[in-house]
Formats: sequence, structure tokens, C-alpha cells
Amino acid sequence: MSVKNSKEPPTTQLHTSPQSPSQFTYQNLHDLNDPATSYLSPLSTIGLVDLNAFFAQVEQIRLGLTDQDPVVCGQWHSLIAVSYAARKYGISRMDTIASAKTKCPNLIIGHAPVYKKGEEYWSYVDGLPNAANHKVSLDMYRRESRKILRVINEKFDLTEKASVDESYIDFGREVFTKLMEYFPELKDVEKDQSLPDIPSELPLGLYWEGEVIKSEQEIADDGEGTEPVIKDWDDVCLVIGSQILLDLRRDIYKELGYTTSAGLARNKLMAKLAGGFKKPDDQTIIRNSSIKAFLKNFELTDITGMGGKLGDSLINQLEVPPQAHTISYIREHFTLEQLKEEIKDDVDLAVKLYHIVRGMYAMELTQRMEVKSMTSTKNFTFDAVANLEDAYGWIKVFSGDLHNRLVDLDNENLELSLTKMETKEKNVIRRPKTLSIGVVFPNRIRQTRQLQIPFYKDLSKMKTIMYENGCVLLREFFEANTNISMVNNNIPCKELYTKDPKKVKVVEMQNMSLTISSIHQPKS
DNA sequence: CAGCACGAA
DNA sequence: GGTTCGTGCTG
Ligand SMILES: Nc1ccn([C@H]2C[C@H](O)[C@@H](COP(=O)(O)OP(=O)(O)OP(=O)(O)O)O2)c(=O)n1
Repeated sequence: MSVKNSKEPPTTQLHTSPQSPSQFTYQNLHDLNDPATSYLSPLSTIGLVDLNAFFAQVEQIRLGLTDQDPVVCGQWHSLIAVSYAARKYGISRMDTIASAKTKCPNLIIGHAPVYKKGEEYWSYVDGLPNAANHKVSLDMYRRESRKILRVINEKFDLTEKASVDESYIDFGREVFTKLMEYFPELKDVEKDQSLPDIPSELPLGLYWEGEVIKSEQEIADDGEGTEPVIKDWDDVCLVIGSQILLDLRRDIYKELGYTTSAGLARNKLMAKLAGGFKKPDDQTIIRNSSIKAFLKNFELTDITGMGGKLGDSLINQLEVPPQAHTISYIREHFTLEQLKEEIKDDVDLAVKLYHIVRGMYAMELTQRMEVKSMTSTKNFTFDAVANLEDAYGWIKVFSGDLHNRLVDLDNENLELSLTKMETKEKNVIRRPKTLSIGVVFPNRIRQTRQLQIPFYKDLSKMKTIMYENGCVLLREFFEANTNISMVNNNIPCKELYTKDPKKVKVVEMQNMSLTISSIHQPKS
């Protein structure tokens, strides 16, 4: 269901196929109403909202274009996001700007904003900036991400920011409230009782929004266009959830102009898979009865956390045949005890896998991710940093970048302390304790050097501190970790550092970075 | 705690 | 490809 048009609400009530007695209990229902327990309830209703081709959408909106225009977000000669209009031409993230232009001559390229070497502020530039003298800034996308989060967090009490463009939402309280509104009989249920059967028809206001994945039974019955079966309260929760989810996506679109894809299911892993199923601008709902059918579309390695070596090693360890559907195979060939036996070294993993292949692994939403560190980095292709002045120039950029992000963090915390009055931590000022530089040499070896930095409330002072100490670290690093004296005619280091930095050669580097860490609140 | 491997967007 | 961010292990 698109956020851009509204369909007439149905004029007939949804028919149900009540299961008698209901599988669910008073406790299941009331667990929904508490953010600490709702993810564990079988009635749990979790959404995942993902911005479509996020960076490309940011560029599209900035340039005043529509989602019909083939916009991409570029970074040097490559693409980091491709709008759905551009994907119609067969363009993907793997394309270069040149190959993309061949596929679509009218392609619109919004290059990510950049810092110039030696400067503290980013800006959008005309044409394509040169990677040797610039560093990409992601501030713009973080800023837009924050605006979207604001819309989400205004409406819901438990959300988890999963990345710059994805958030999980626990709809438990909103679903609970609606259930009580539509089904007052639920108020009469007593502790330790089962819930009553669902009514044979739902109230007129309740109907599905989005793509409801069919169960194996429904596929077998092959009811073309027949309504998805609603047989117990978990299905009703998802009907309600699908409406709440669409409302949210419409709010995001109305207020900020962004389209989203979303998934709705019993837990985060299923919601995530569902969110990727229909893109762009749509939502997909997985009822508990259709989990099995839905999982047929995916392999174990499609599940979050299983995409790398862990997923592969599990498939090897369990000797899943090469042609087999990994998820079904594991589900059908291993009991919980057998999995524990096969994965002896990690019982927790065995239990987790057992639930994952059944689509039943419940993960808690972790609300507040405290920022622990921030890194600003730059890769170099070919000897782009020739002398000390170049190196200082990048430290200038890094300290400017980190400064901008600390300003953002301050604003976010300020907002938090204003909106959530009950937050005890009134002192929201966070400052880093350590500053470190990292350098990667052409032989891939990475080395770091760090020091403690003083606390200042004033962020522009922090910026100066970061720049000056970054330069100190750099000098110490070159002296201790490289043969800087040798590449400069054996002039002693002390003397080198008194000379014009432009005249001081440095060893070749593949990457430089500046990191602040231990970002914490002051004691007093 | 630092440094690294891993997983993700 | 580049620029991030987070977790968990190991020393
Ligand atoms: N390897 C990657 C993957 C993503 N991103 C950035 C650019 C994307 O716009 C944003 C979100 O990533 P997604 O994986 O969600 O992909 P998109 O949002 O681009 O597309 P989709 O509509 O498939 O979610 O993160 C990135 O910089 N590098």
C-alpha cells in the first residue's frame, strides 16, 4: 500500500475463521501493554521501516525532483544509492557513474556533500569533486535521518534505530489500546484465563493495509483474491498493526516527503525480511500462520546476522546439502536436542538457530544506543598525502566533521531532555575523553596512537582541541612509527617539525582517521 | 582497556 | 567500490 494515494475504506466487515478456543491468554494480552515484555508475547507486533534508496531520496528532495526522476547519489566515480526510477534502467549500486550514464543518459547525479582538504565545513559542489582533495560528508543524511526519527518517536514509546535509514518499532501499546476499544469484551477477561474466541466478523474500521503474505494452506486452497484468514487474536493484532504502520508511513511522507518500505511481524527478524519484500513504497505483513511459507523465499544467509561467515559455517557444520533450501532443511532435519549436539561449543547459538528457522526468534528492541565513539576517516588511492601540510589538512577536515557531529549530538540530547521530562539524566552534555589517530600503510598494516583530551562544554573549543591534539598525535606517530627522518635526508625529527610543513615529506598512507571515544557525561 | 574480526548499511 | 557504525572475542 502506497503512502501517496488513499483507497476508500471497505464497506463490508472482514469475515474471520475463529479458532476455538483461542490460543492466547490474559497474560499474553497484557504483556503487550508493557514495553519490557511485549516482544516476548505471541501477540507481539513489530514493525521495520526502511527509507527507500535513502541517500538518493535525500538528493531527490533537495533538488526539488520527484520520485519519477532517475536520481542517484554519487560518491567519486561510484554510486552509493540508486533511486527506484534509476533502477528501471538497470542501474545498481555496483555501477560507476560512467556506466550508469550509458544506461540512462538523463541520469541525475547528486554527489554527496564534501569537505575540501584543509577546511572545516562541508558543502555541495558543482560537478564531481576530486577524491584526492575532498572527503565525503554524511552530515546531511544523518540530519534527515534524525528528522524522520523525530516523527516516529513522537508516536511510539519503544523504537530502535537500526541504521541511518531503518528503525524497528514495537506497536504493542497502540495495538493493546485499539484492541480494548474495538473489543470491550477483552476487559472482562480475568487473570490466568484464555481470551475469548475472536468474533466472526471484525468491526468495520478494521481491515488489512498492505501485502499480506499467504500461508501454505491458503496457497494450496488457491483462493484467488480471497481474504487472508483471520483465526485468532495474533492475526487481529497484525490487522491493527498494519493500519498503524501505514498511518506512520503516511505521516513521514506528508511531513518530510520520504517514501518507505516496511515489514510487520511477530519479531524483528521477520519484520526485517518482510520490509525488504515489496519495495519501494509498500508494506508486507507476515501472520504467524504464514511464516513457513514466507521463509521459502529466503536462505539462512538472508537473515540478519547470518549473512557472513557464521551463516556459512553453520550450513557447513550441519552438512546442509548444496541444493537444499537451507532454512527448511535445518527445520525439518534437526530437533532442538540435535542442534545442541551439533553445535556443542555454543548452546545459545543452537537454541537461537532452532527458533530462527521457525521464524520465532524474539529479539528485544534496544532503545537507546549511547554513542560510544565517532570516527572520521579518509581513504587515499595513490600517494595523495605527500607532505606534512597535506596530513594536517586532513586532520582539519576530521576535526571539523567530528565537531559537526558533536553539535548534532548536543541538539539531540537537548531535545530528549525537553520531550522526555522524566529522564533522570538531566545533565545531557557529552564529551569525548580520548582522541586517537589511525593510519593504514600500503602493506595494509594499521597502527594507532591516542591521548586523553580535556573536557570543554564549548564545542568550538573542543574542535580546536581535537585539531591541535590531532596534529600532535600525528607528529608523534610519524616519529615513533615511521622512518620520517630517513625520507627527509636524515634530518632529525625535531628539526623537521620546525620547518615549513609543505617541505616535509611523509611516508605513503592508504588511510587516515581521527576517532573520539569514551563519550560520556562529566562527573560533576 | 586496546586491537581485531565480523556483520551491516 | 568508500565511509561509517555496532558487537564480541582475546590479550
Ligand atoms: N554498502 C552501503 C550500503 C548502504 N549505504 C548507505 C546509502 C543508502 O542509501 C543507505 C541505506 O542503505 P540500504 O541498504 O537500506 O539501501 P537503500 O536505502 O539505498 O535502498 P533500499 O531501498 O533497498 O533500502 O545507506 C552505504 O553507504 N553503503
